Amino acid sequence: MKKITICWLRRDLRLEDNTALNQACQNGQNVLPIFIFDTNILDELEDKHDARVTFIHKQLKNIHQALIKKQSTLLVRFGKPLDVFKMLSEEFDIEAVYTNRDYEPYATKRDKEVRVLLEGKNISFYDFKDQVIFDKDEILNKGGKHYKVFTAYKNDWLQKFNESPPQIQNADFQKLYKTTPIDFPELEAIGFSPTSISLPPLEIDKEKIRVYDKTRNYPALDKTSHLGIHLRFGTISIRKLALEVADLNQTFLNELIWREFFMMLLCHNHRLIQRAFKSQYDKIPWRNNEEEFQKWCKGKTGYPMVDAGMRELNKTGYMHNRVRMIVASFLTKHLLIDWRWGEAYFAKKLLDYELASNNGNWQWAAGTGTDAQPYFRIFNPESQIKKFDKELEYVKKWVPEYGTDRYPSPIVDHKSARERALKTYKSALES
DNA sequence: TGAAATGTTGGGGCG
DNA sequence: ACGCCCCAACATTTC
Repeated sequence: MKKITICWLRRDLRLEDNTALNQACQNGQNVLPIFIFDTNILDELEDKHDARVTFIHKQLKNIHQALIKKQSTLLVRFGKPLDVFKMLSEEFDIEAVYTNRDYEPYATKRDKEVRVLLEGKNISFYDFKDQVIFDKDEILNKGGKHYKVFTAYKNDWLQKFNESPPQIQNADFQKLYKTTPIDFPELEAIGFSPTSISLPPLEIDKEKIRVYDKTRNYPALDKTSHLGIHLRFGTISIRKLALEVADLNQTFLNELIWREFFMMLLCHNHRLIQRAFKSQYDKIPWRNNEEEFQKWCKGKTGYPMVDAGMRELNKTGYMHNRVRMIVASFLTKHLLIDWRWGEAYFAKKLLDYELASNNGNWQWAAGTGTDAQPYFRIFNPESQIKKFDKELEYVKKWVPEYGTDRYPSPIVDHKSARERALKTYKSALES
């Protein structure tokens, strides 16, 4: 039996500039890329048409075909990773497993178990930084602690980025395991069906990024990058993206830094998934009215900007960033519903769902996060229209019945809801 | 990357 | 010419 080196793909679904693959090809022989449809994750998905699964499947197919052209293959398995690796270790003579680090709590635990299993069988397990430019301990303040304020973190990040820009590198594909193609499973074989939702193409539109700071706040223009899902599943290299945009638009680069800031915070403190960054905010007595929550989910609050956003999300798996802030402010402040409810709904619906960013941004909206700005930040859904959708273009696109008698009246009055939120936060924080 | 309330200033209309 | 009021525009404070 030939000795092989496995490169385990997870959230790095590309062959270009992939650190684990580069390392595997550099240090190993007969490199076989594999992907495991992890039933621990898939079983949690309610929707068997989940677009994210289609996205992954589609990308894997591309990778498989590219590998076939190199006389190799992608090996796709289905099951619990531990079981899969047990089986693989019997099927193959495995020298080592290379993979890129995934920082989420489930992934960390899974990888630890896989490592123990493999090392027990004398198989080395190597993991690499790939998903971020800087790992959690690479950007630290003068006291050697991790930053808790974005601006300070960003300045440090930028300085280090400019001092030693990341390198783009491709693997030596000659080292791939040469084989006839191994059958590639269809979506149905893993219990899913293709989505009808359209998936954003992978392209870096330089002109769009160059004017990002001027256009990004107008949802009708739809001038955000839609690259979130590609970052989520690693179909784009963060190094390549950051290098390309660095000179084009600082505001856009900042968004990438926010991503790493939230990942870094969560890495240092897994508690943030369930708890407010500022613990006194866990005292807020959320109203958590189930009926109002349902109206928010469905886009039937009677506030056109909120409803437009939620309907866009429900229909497309995407919501414009400006509108995400508005609906989040509305849920937490106007309705006084726990930010974790909103976070969970976004997690279910967003194609570009990313635990750290979702959590960080929801905490930002709820006022419980790292941001110094306190809870007073309450968006006025009406004036947000005046500022960012004056012609009602975005609103009308998603809420065509707006202005007719079929459109519901507001479920809460803005002025009194605002005052209620202020009062509730104030007394919770004083207690 | 908030909005409302309150304060300040200055120009114009008008007696 | 002057004081007064009104109000818009802007600045600051407060929630």
